[in-house]
Amino acid sequence: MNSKPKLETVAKAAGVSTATASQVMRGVGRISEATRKKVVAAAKRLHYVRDGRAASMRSGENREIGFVIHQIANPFNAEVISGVTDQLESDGYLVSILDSRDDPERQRKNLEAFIQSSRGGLIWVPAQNTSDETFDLLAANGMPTVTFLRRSGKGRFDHVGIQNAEACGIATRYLASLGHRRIAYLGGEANYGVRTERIAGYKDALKQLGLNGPLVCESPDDKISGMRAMVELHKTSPDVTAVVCNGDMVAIGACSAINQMDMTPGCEISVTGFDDIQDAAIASPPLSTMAVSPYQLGRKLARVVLDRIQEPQMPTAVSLVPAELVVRDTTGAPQIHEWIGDSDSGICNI
Amino acid sequence: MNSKPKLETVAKAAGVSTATASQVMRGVGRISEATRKKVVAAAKRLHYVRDGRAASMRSGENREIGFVIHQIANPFNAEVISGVTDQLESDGYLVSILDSRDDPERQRKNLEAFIQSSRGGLIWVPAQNTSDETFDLLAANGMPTVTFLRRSGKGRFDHVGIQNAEACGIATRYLASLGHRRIAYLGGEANYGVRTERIAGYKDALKQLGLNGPLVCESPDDKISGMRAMVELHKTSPDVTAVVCNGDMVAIGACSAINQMDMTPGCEISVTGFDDIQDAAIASPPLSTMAVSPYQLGRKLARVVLDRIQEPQMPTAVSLVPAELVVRDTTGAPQIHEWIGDSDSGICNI
DNA sequence: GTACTTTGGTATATCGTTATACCAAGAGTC
DNA sequence: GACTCTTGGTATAACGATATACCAAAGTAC
Repeated sequence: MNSKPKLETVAKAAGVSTATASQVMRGVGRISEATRKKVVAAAKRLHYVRDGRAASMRSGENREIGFVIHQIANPFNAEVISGVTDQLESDGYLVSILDSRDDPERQRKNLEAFIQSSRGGLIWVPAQNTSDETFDLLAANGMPTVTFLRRSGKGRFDHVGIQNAEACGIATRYLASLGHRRIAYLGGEANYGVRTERIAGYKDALKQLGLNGPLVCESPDDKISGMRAMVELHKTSPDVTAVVCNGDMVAIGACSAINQMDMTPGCEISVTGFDDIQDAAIASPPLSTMAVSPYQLGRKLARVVLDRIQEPQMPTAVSLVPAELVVRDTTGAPQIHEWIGDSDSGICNI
Repeated sequence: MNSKPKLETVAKAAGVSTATASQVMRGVGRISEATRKKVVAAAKRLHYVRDGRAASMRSGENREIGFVIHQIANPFNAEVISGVTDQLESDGYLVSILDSRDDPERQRKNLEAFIQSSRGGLIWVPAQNTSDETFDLLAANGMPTVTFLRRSGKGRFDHVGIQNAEACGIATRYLASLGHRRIAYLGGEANYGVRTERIAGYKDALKQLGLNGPLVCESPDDKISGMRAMVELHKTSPDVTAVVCNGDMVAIGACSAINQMDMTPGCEISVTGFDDIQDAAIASPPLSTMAVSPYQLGRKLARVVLDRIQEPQMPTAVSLVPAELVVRDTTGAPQIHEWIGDSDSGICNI
């Protein structure tokens, strides 16, 4: 009653051989309608589910794809997961997720688990400070792998990512075009690959525009940290009128801080985010941000990993998708204090 | 170079039999230090990872636990996952997650996948409208299962949940004690088990208190829907001065709506949430809510599933953890319009 | 009637581990 | 010297499904 029924059980119940039962379950081979029905009925009655371990070991096929992500509790990532899942499900695959929490040690165990179970393929956001050895591990075990967001692994794997530098260049130039002259970069922690790329775009834009040297503040990518960092930034550099943020969460936090300091985002200080998570549009005020469609990104990821599974020998490819500026209410021309007279009035001049 | 090395490869490289290599890898049996080192070195050199499918098929052990959840992109659930993961990792297990998105069809595939791979155990938030047959499937395959949040399955499985009715009773009585006489329930969709329990607690409290009959509004459990629902509620029932919400997201949405209608949560209208997600404390104003510790809930879940794995024959158990009232700024005595004179002033009388 | 094809099905080796049983050689005991 | 014990290791049969090869019976061609 509570030990897994096996194919043999089903076959016996239906009065056929395991070979026949197997063929019926897989819908292959030449089987008469009569026996087919007998087997199907027996299987249903016994709640038979085939042992995928044995099946995949023998057939060499595994339709479960692994996704190792650095933070599952992140609306952007959640959307990506949705996209991946939808696309892969429509191709008959399944996506199981492990959360490395950006810890190389835990990540290592996660990846080993996927190798152990011989997952059909792997989508992976490498944790910060992932060792070369970890990449070697995947390569040596021939795992069809796509890295996501963070590029690494010496080109041995396919990669899907975002045009980070370009996007932050766009944001910076847009703020400058509104008249801002002192633009800071806020959020992210040192040595994070993605952030490094974004900051590079920001710096390049500043240089191109001939604006004052870069001003970069670190901060974990969450709301509370964003608030703290914004307060600190305003205290130490009150001349900053625009802030390019590393992510929407930080940006929303920064906006809260601006509100709490009795100013209005988009007036005294302009803020841009990155990602365009759902909360961005309904934040108060709604956040101007660099939008990437995480759902579409997810579908793209799925297609790349499927291609890799089907053609293991293809040369690896990198695709970087662009981000698009979405202007909402947190960006505007800088408020000229001298003209208004009362910088504490909270009145907006746009 | 890219086909998985197997135990045989390692054994040959080390000049021993597969049996010996296996014993070394598992750290069992009597092996001389010299051979042990040879084998370990060979394994490392070849990046050997054992095939868990074969191993678990033979040994009957699987240290990967499955978690089927109804919504992965939910801060509360994410915290639960953290708790589960931490606890299980410390016991040498791993948690892989599938997101059913509350779709019985997808859920069915998810569960079958876990049965197929013979996961060591299963934590499961049953989707709405899960068929009996799905429960039968798990039972028939002898999967060590713990249901979470939503109770079902005719007592065949262990269960961990929340004292929903009690919690909403507490919230309702608290609001009444502040002087509120017209208290509504907001959020959740019809036929959701959890919501039904919560509403029962709310209704019982109203009856006990002799207050006006229940007023219940449906709404999906997200911020935007919460905003809409609150606006609607205020339009149709302007006498409502307090709202017990089905979840924090809805509550935060409701507070936004109250703000937008030029009122202040905790003054004209009081609001309580449910869950105490991270955003609750930093919302503006900070949300009064019924707090459960999702992280602790996760650890509890993990312990229950471990116990079930170790003692498959134990009678099943149900544990319901209490929720605790956390008073922040969205609850207060009802504003008496007549006394203040100007109900549009936005001035709070507490 | 012989040769060939089609139909419907079965026997069995195999996937990569691990559990069990077994064994050879040296060490200790009396 | 005959005996047990210990040490360090190996051979081999499982685990449950599937791919391959094979086969008997019936049909079909000429």
